[in-house]
Amino acid sequence: MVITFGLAQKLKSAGYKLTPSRLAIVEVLESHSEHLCHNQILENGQKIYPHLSRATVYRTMELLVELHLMRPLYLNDPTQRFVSAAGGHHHLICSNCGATFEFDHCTIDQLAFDLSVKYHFQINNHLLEFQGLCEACQ
Amino acid sequence: MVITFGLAQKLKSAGYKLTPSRLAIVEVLESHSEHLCHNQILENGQKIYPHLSRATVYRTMELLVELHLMRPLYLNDPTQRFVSAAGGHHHLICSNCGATFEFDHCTIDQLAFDLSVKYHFQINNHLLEFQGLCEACQ
DNA sequence: GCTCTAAATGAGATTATTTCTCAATAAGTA
DNA sequence: TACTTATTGAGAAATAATCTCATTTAGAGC
Repeated sequence: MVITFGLAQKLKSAGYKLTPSRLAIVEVLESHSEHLCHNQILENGQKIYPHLSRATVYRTMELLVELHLMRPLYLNDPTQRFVSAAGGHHHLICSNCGATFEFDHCTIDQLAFDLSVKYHFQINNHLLEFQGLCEACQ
Repeated sequence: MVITFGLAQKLKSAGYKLTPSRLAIVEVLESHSEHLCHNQILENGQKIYPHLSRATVYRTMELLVELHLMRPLYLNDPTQRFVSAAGGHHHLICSNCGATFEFDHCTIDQLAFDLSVKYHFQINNHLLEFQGLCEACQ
């Protein structure tokens, strides 16, 4: 049910305590494939651990971003959302209805390599978003 | 000096009035290649038109996004920024210092085409961000 | 150029979001 | 089990975003 990608272990091995708040947040992140915003993380986290506070959600997300475990992201509204920082992210975003599709086929590894050489930049992950119109909105 | 990409004309032909506020905002957007946030647009816009108000900046940016002339974007902090929606955007973002580099070499047109066929999605533009470490931070 | 009208504006109020503070709590170590 | 220090919750404070409404003005028509 929960597709863990090991955030808890990574927090722990980075020297952070595994508190109920953090475990609740991590469980929410790992059990939702959508791109969650702070509010959604708080609301879902409180289902697991009712005492969870907003401040802790902000603090924990800040921590996870700092550790490069999650990354912030905009979709079609001005709300900050989060996705796993592991691997690349690939979205098709409809400019009209805001629908977001993910695709896994991604062939930019060669480009990544070329850029890393050209700019002496160590590339760890990427975000590729195509914007346009989905079938329904065309 | 000003590399116009014709925002004013596009606003006009979409039926919107060309007010001093809007012209100031558009001039700021067209003369800065960086990714500006609301505050920066306001401050720079007030140098051109001192009466420019914050509300008008928010309203105008919302309008430009709605018309798909600009697009909102996150970089390394929680501030909403804007880039031209025309063409693709390509960034190398350093996870450590937040430095952002742009690159123009972009070879994902074939991928875009494949995806448009596979998902019946009409692709208008794209955003490609690589995250990692810049030379100085490695 | 002048008049008219609806769109647009500015200023500040309101609301929402994010960050901060600090006393209380509890995770993990010994 | 006790201790230490990181972490927390609750609300205050700060910041950001939105809304309201009286006033102004761009642009169309004359």
